[in-house]
Amino acid sequence: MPRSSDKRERLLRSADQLILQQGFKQTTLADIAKDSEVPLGNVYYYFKTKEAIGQSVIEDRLEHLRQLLHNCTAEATPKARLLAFLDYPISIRDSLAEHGCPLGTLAYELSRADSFLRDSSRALIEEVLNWSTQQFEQMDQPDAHALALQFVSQLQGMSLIANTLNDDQVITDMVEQTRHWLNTL
Amino acid sequence: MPRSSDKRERLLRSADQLILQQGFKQTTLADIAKDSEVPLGNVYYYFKTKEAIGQSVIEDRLEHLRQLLHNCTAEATPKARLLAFLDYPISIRDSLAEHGCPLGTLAYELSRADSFLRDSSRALIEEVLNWSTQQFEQMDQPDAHALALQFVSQLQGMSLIANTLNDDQVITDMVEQTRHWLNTL
DNA sequence: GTCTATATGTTGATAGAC
DNA sequence: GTCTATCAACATATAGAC
Repeated sequence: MPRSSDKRERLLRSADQLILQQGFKQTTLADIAKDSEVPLGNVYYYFKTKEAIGQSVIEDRLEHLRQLLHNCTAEATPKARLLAFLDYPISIRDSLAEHGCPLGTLAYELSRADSFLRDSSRALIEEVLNWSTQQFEQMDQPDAHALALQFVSQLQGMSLIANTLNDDQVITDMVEQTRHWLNTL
Repeated sequence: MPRSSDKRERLLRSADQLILQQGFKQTTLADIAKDSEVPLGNVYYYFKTKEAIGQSVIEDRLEHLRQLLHNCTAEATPKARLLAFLDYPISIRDSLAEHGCPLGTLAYELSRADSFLRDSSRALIEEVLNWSTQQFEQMDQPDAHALALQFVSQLQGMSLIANTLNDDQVITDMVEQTRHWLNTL
């Protein structure tokens, strides 16, 4: 009796991890099949194309991001919410230094890809930008959009540099500076 | 009589442009050969491998960067030098929005590549960081390294966001904010 | 639903004539 | 030095038995 197995989820988990480590283009279906212990030919029962896997990975990351932002929104003040968000890069600083930001690496790679994945990955960055803008607006900042741009730029820039230098101290230092910056507003 | 033709330089120029537009992995030797109007098989007379082309492109970008930093260093004060450097992202903001930063895209892509190109591209980011640190030191800033990290993060982050959103206004806005930040130091 | 075998296309790289 | 033809490896995707 055909039942929904866990293979689809295993494939997605492997794909998510491998794409973080190697990038989308560099990650082959054979890599994903091997890591998730699903035969190569069977992958196509769960995903029509490689792009479909990428699409699902992006959707998963978007869902995870929304959950994170939702949790941060539980804080009492908008400033506390932004500060709470900064706990996340600290908690995954090892991964950020080793593989880069799971949003930024995807967005940067796929921004020049000729695929609908470009628009999907763009939504990841927009989600953070929009949420941040809301927080700055609620702080009665006249130029909330510009501040949100600065906030997210700091985070994306530090991830790129930390990854390039393979140094998680960059994360620690930059988050501390961003915290200080927020507290001066 | 065999003379050194301009084919090598044509190849490098095409490679540089295509790698900026598409990334290193995505750019094929056939792409480069076609764009530079050099037959595919002839490419290997000038470059032993594809990696060798990448290496030369990185070296060219490093040389170009050093020249830019050298020009900025002509300014009278360290603050003026940092402000002068900010003129460059403004001058190429269209390209930054369309293709991303020629240093950051390369460093981010190759940081996870299993190749000596990883170290070469890392040097691009280190060059900017070291120069920036020097300027902040000469401004008698106690934590010049942290400020340089913040400075370069802003620039790399804005390029990633501008490219993702395909919006050069991000460059204009963020550079303006960074100028203001420098003037408050 | 599952899996082996394989088709089909692309890419980095080489052989060898000129 | 130059260029055509082609190899060998790899990648996405499909066919078809079970």
